Amino acid sequence: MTDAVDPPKARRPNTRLEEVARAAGVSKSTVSRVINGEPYVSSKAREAVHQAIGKLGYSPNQAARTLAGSRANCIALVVSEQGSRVLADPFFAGVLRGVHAELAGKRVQLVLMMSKEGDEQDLVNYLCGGHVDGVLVISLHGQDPLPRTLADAGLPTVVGGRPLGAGGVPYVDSDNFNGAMEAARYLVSLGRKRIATIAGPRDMAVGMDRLSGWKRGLSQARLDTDLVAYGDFTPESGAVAMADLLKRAPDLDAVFVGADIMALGALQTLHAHGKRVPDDVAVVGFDDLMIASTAVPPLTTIRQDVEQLGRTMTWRLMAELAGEENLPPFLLLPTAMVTRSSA
Amino acid sequence: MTDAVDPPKARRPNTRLEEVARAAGVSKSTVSRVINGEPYVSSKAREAVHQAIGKLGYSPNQAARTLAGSRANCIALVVSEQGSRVLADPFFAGVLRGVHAELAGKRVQLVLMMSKEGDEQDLVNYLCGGHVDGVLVISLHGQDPLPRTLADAGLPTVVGGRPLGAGGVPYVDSDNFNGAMEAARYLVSLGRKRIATIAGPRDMAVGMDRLSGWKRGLSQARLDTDLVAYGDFTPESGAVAMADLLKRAPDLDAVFVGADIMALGALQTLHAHGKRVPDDVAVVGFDDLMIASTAVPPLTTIRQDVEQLGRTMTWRLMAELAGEENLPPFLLLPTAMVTRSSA
DNA sequence: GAACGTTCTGGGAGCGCTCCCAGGTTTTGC
DNA sequence: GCAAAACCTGGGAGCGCTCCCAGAACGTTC
Repeated sequence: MTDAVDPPKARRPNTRLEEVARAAGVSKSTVSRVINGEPYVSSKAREAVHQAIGKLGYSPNQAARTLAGSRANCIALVVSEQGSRVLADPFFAGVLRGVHAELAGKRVQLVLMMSKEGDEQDLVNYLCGGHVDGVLVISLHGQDPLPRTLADAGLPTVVGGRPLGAGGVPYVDSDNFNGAMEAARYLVSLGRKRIATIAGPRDMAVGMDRLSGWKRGLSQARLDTDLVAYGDFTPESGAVAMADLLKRAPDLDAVFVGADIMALGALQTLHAHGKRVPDDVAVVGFDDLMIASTAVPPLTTIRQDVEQLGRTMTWRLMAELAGEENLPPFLLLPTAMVTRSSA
Repeated sequence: MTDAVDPPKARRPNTRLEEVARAAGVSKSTVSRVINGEPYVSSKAREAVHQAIGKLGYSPNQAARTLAGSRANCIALVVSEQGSRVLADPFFAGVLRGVHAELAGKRVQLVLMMSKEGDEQDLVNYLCGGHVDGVLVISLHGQDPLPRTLADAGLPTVVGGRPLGAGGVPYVDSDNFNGAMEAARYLVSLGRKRIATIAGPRDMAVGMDRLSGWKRGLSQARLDTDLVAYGDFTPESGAVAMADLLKRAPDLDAVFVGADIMALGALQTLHAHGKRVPDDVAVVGFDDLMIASTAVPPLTTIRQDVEQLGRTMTWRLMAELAGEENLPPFLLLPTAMVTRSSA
């Protein structure tokens, strides 16, 4: 093998800031000021620089900016691997879209990282290594110490979804409690008397908050709150939980399912047991994923705006990076009831 | 407001390569060699450096590496905004998972970019600016010139899903044609005679390839291929298309829907028209999203492994970056039929 | 033992930017 | 009118690394 090819590299005839400066007839410093939108640049110089940039198709070298400056112009979105699987795709994709929407126009890149089993230390090293300015963390399970660790290391961090174990780290979440309470109240208002719930896993705040809301809604109406089953945000677990509830209380006439995905499974079980929805059993879900409207029957559910969640997390983080003070320690996003046919 | 707080910055007491060198009693060069796995380092020195790195919790500054070296250790995943909406979330999330899985262990970061209306030029500037070593592009509509532009600029690029307008740019795709043909043949084997299809948009290869496969499958059985309706990968469009087909051919006894998401809508329309599935009309989808198994009835469909798609794209790109030669210009991933209740 | 490899090592020039400093040119204040 | 402030500009050090170059230490060969 003669391997006579020379490596097809030949990158790098990239316009540099200096060339822009020359073309605009100003100094590097001035170009830098224009790029960074600093004051104290004459409009004439600014104009000349913009022209030169346009003509040369200049794009600043991020690596150099990061190295020289103090900012990386880059934030990380960290997803716990396990979580991304469990919380399922639509949630993640929605958040991502929101993050991106909020970042649009700002010259900030998004790097995606998934935390895996063994490499937490690597992850922390990397994140705290000045490669990113701030971190967005989603999909926390249990008492994940990651946000605390990052925050303690002085890295601005915002968590998506109330973290169970990271007191003090700012977070943004949907108002799961009130959303679930509204669902419960709605079922009560329909005249349902024997109302069950399928809750999410006990080690996730989202599951527990929705469970609490449901309980509050029922107890205010002086109804029993004993019909609780647990799932893990999969259709299968919803089906199993529903079967369990049906066995424990064949007379139940409504169920609030703490996630549309699980509601799908519950619907199948109800169907298999010959229960009509909503006539025999009313079903209310949570999330309002696309599948909610296409379920049979279309699912009445509590809508949470995951895209807004992503936006808000990003806004909160960027505000902190911009040095704003007295930012709220947490933010709760409103939910909305969407009435379809299942209840 | 006295604003007496001094900005809580105080980052940067980060271990630098030089400190590692001092701790290990070697030079910067040697440390660099160890980090980059170069030969010509005595095992003694290598050992000492590893120890020092471990003790100091050193993590190399990527910005500096990128600036000094020629590689950015970073690849971009570009999604056309529109596409991400249309092709819906599960596809994207699956690909992303695959990309990440393939990247695991390699010291390569993933940055995510969405191309928007006006900012294509910005995007191209940025990508060609040496900030990334290579690009993964997904969700192309029509004759998107982006891959061509990037490839012409000498940036290694791999497209996910056969691009319609970017001849010569390497791509990875599911074998949509054969998958669709298998679906058609299956319906034929069930004894169905009047088989329709709901295809994806005409400006996306994925839609056209599946349509072609369906046509081939039917014509081999000498059946008519006139019952074609088009949707846009939304449940609503599936519902509309199904209604249209039903009007044109009330006697149709099977339909191949070019995407599970549209199949959901088709199922609703069939139900509304009093058609039993699969007794009156057999339905086969494509994709095997989670919703396929939870549909009512559970959907028979052609499974494509989007995670594998992401992995393969990444593998192909990394291979190119590693200088491998004679890489295949495109790769087709097998699909698999999943038989459930709808056909 | 001189001449040549082969393996290992350190020094130091930049990569392209930001940001500090020093200095020049206006405007303002009294 | 003249000092002080406000505005604008350019020069240049240095961010933390890679990579080239020169050279040391060790063979191996004639």
